[in-house]
Amino acid sequence: MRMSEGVEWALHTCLNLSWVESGEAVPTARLAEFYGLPAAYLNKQLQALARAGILSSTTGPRGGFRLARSPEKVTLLDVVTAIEGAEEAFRCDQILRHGPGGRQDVDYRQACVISQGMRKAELAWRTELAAQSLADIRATVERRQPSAPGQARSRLAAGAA
Amino acid sequence: MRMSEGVEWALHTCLNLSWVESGEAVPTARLAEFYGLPAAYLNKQLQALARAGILSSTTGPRGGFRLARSPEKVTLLDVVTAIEGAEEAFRCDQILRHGPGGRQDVDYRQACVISQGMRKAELAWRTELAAQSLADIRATVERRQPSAPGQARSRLAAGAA
DNA sequence: GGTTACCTACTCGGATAACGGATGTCCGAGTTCGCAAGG
DNA sequence: CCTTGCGAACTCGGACATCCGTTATCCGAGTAGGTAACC
Repeated sequence: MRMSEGVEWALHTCLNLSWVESGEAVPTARLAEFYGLPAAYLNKQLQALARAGILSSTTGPRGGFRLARSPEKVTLLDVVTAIEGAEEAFRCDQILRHGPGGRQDVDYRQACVISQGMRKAELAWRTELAAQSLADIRATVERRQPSAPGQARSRLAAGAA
Repeated sequence: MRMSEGVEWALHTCLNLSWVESGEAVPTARLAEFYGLPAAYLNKQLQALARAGILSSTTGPRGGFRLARSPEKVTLLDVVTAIEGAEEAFRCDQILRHGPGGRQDVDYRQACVISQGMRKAELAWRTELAAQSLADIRATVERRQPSAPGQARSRLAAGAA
């Protein structure tokens, strides 16, 4: 039950993009260089974020990625779901159907007590993720590390080294 | 972030074992037949449960697996951890170390705000899993499906078909 | 009849393949901007 | 000087390899119990 490393990349990249002047797009290459990440693979992750409506992309010169909506409207759950997919971590294959007294017309994902317990825990996880927005994260970082926004802007700006 | 299917098998198997006369061991083959699972692979999962101290195993004739402790003392988290491992789902590779101002002597798994947020959600998940014991599950099942214990006993008993 | 030694069948345990998804890389389609030529 | 057409460079997007972990399988080590021989 290991999460893709792309989740970490995506979260940090979204945070950095939230510090860039709105309306300015940042190409993958510059976002990747920020943390020394492989650009081509990061691009793949950002595509997923774009498909999910979290980022918007522009091709051609002066193109790249930017936040598609305000940081208040982007939660940790949104990003995790965009990268990892929407399906649940616990897979209920409904093995009860193959046990004694198992019925084909019952949805054991709903009826099975074990499945219910696992879903309950997973719901708690999702709820906690949905409660934290990118704006919340950004505010906390700015309080602890006031230099972060400036560093991000200067390193991601159009003319950066 | 997909969980191994072995978790479902392990949970249902532990539940079934909780219905067997204590002191009686059930071999993998009979446990597997209960749901039509591949015996050899189920055996692998049960080995993990035995290593975790949830089950105890006995070799030789009349051998097999049994619960190593009372169902009240076995939580969903115990089983999940035994199968999936103890490491967290969100991998913080500390990419901040490679960013501007990144320091090698800082543990960003603790310091990074994003990592904190993800850990907080994961803690909620673990807390919810730890709150549910095998005894809780069993009690709910027995209330909804009074025939379940008897079915399990008769199908797992030593002389079962 | 009781005891003891052996032998057989049974079970777990770990070592060993096969498959699928995550990881990593590459090139093509489309667009924007700059430039140069013409009016 | 202004307009307009062209070209070149840049960027995303998806198609194509590679690697690692899950899935699946098998055979060997060890044990308990039954059996038969012996006392």
